[in-house]
Amino acid sequence: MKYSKQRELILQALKDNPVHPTADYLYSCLKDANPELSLATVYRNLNLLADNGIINRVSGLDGSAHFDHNTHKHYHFICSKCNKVYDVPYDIAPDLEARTTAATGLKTESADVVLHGICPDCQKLYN
Amino acid sequence: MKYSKQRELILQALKDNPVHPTADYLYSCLKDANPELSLATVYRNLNLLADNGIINRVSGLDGSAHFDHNTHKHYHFICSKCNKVYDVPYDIAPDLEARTTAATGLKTESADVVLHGICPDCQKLYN
DNA sequence: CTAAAATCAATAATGATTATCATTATTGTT
DNA sequence: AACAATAATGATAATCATTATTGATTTTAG
Repeated sequence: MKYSKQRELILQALKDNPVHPTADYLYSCLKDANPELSLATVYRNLNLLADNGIINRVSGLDGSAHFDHNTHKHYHFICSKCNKVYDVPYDIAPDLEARTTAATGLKTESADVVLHGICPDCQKLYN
Repeated sequence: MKYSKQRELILQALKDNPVHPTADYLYSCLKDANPELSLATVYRNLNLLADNGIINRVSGLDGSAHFDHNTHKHYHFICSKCNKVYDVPYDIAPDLEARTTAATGLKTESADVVLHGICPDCQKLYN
């Protein structure tokens, strides 16, 4: 993996961004200040970084893939109104892999948990 | 919701099918015996049945929506090799909604859990 | 039986993502 | 510093799952 300033830019933007952005959203944030950047490059680099374990790809939320610079084990909450993503600590449901294997015999390697609801910001708006 | 023989057919096929099929897979199973059936009809009816709570739409597995005639609370395991889906009992991680709210304050309405691994059939094949 | 409403099949359109391709940038080496 | 080898880029076309549209047909209420 060679250096590229685009990759540097994308990684930094992800680290500065707490909302678990999609490729498209990240592109829309960056393109004004970086008109030479292309959407394909954003997709390419997010996938490359995720494949190398430097960031986390979070699928199964809402049809689009989201990206997360937090590579520790944790779960996600997505707001059904605004689609913002929040982190949820691992210990609300620890050891799901082992528990699944114990209950079903299915050899389990990883577990994704997605909680759905309405975030505090949207609660206020829709009152 | 009026009666239609296509809907009857699709619902019955889903009940007979333990693998949590996608719309596309269900269509490929039915089209030979029912050449008049169209893929759009399968999509339309699966969504309609799911919206009315008669069946369950399972998203977040692998990019395609899967459908499940089991409407009880439970979780899913998907095989990373063959993409077959298995049911996992609810009690491996009960009360995730309440636990999330307790841990984070996020008002949570539903919880999806997806386990990943290799199913027994594929374990045999890849030994 | 007739008309309004729901349904249908076929196909065009959409949205997210990936592949292609000619060009450019990075790297380790003469 | 020039040199190939390779990886990365921008622009755009292609793909895949799904949804919308359209005009014809079927079902049910009156």
